[in-house]
Amino acid sequence: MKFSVTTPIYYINGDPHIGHAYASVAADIIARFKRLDGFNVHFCTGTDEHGVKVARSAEKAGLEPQKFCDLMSQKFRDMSAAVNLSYDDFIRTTEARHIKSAQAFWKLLEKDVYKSSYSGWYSARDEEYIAESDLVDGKAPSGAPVEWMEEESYFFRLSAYQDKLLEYYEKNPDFIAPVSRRNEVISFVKSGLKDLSISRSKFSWGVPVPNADGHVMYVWVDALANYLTSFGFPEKDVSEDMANCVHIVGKEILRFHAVYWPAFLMSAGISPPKRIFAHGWWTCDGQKMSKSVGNVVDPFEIIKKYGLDQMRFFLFREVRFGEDGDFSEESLKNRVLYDLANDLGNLVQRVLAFIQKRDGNFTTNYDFSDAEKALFANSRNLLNKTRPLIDKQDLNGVLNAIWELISETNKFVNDMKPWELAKTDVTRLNAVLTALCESIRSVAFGIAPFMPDTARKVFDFINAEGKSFAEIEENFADQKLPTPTPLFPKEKAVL
RNA sequence: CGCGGGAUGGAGCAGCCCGGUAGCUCGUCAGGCUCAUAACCUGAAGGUCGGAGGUUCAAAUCCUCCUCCCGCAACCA
Repeated sequence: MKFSVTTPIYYINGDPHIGHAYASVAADIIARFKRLDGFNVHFCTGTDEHGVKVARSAEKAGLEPQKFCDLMSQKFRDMSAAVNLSYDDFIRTTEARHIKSAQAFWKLLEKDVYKSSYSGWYSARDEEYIAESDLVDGKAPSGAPVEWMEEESYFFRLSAYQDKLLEYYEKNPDFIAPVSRRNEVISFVKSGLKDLSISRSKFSWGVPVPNADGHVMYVWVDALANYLTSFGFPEKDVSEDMANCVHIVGKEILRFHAVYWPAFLMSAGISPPKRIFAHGWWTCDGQKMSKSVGNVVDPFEIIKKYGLDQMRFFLFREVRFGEDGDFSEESLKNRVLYDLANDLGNLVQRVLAFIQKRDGNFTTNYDFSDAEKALFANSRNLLNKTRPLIDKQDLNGVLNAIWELISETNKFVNDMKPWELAKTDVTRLNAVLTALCESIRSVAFGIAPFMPDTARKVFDFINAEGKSFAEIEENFADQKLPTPTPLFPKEKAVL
């Protein structure tokens, strides 16, 4: 079964921050889960490199645009590596394969494209049009003067897709998530769609419009087409890939993905994506992240200070995916200390160190009493609970389900008192330890998409492959287990 | 009258659609256990569910009005 997931392609106007890492890790978690679940996964990410803002930034930096892009794109590639993304493709919109793809895509839209002129209030200093509603005392928000300008432009007949889009949303209630965002989009489309200007002639840093000298594509036509490029368009028929594709996007770019994109695709005769999920934003210590305030969270620093898996975990444990959240080192520390070190780390340690202390030989006994049966059933059932949650992108819900099992397992240890059974009833003890290892294995598979490195350690502790969810159905064999070491040593966690 | 979401113990949230002992995580306090990373388990304190009115035997939950907060309101990559 095919499945694909995408991050947005990041606009390289600034350095990567925690918001980029967030979207990337979300997509990575979903990709890893699906791979473990036996799907043939395509996971792509990349950078968006055209547009006047990039051209201007390059100029400011005193670099040729392409040189500037190479430099900035590399930073995002570095971030992808730093957060351990298992991407299959990293796409840059300045690559030849993409320019070819974007131009081929443009040609498929041509029946809905016409030439006209675009007019509006233009701020020469900002080099951009300012919407009437954004004018402040007749000036741009930056304070720059504006003048009424008119330029020749190609338009996409978006207005013709209003009803088709509404009908599509209606027939595919899961197309846009979360529901509150879906309602916003529907409300927006219902308010009426105007045709969209999709070419620019005031600057040249973009994909040239085929057969139209002096015009480059509006960056969103160019940027959205990246998904097609990654699937091998135009050489390959990409409809099946698109139909099984989930786009993870930030709420600020939802409209482009939920309105323009499906309209373009309908026009081009390509299937719209399976789903578009809009994630929320992080504030920092209750404040909006901004360069001027100086509270932009740098993922590289967080990883260095607290660890990669710790950060990946925190982002999805702390807040329900889709809502806004607040990032603070305080809450990160608490999550690492309580959820990871105390609950998860200590559980693994107390069970496996116990086995180790008794010579390390793990003798299974699947002849369970009711207590072990209950834990065993819940362990093997974890995947059945998390699978539908992943398909809803409820990553926080997945972690909640895993931590319910961890909590139940810790309680089970307290109740069964294996240290007493060791003296009184070794047969029973083996059944208890077998149930415990079953639970630990399920937990390891549960956290694997979120914390791949940590999961690997746990798999090694219990001699598990950890390659496929199918392994969960196999009974353990009697074996010698290696010596475990604490997963999240406290000295590190507390700092 | 532009559309929509929210206001629940110290903090962050669930419950509201389909009215009937207000639940979860963290924090606080007390107890248990000793396998484990001073970890784990149990219990308690703490809320008249933004305000006012209404419907009802009964409202956090339904209706009306008010106050406050937050999204969206198109070319923003």
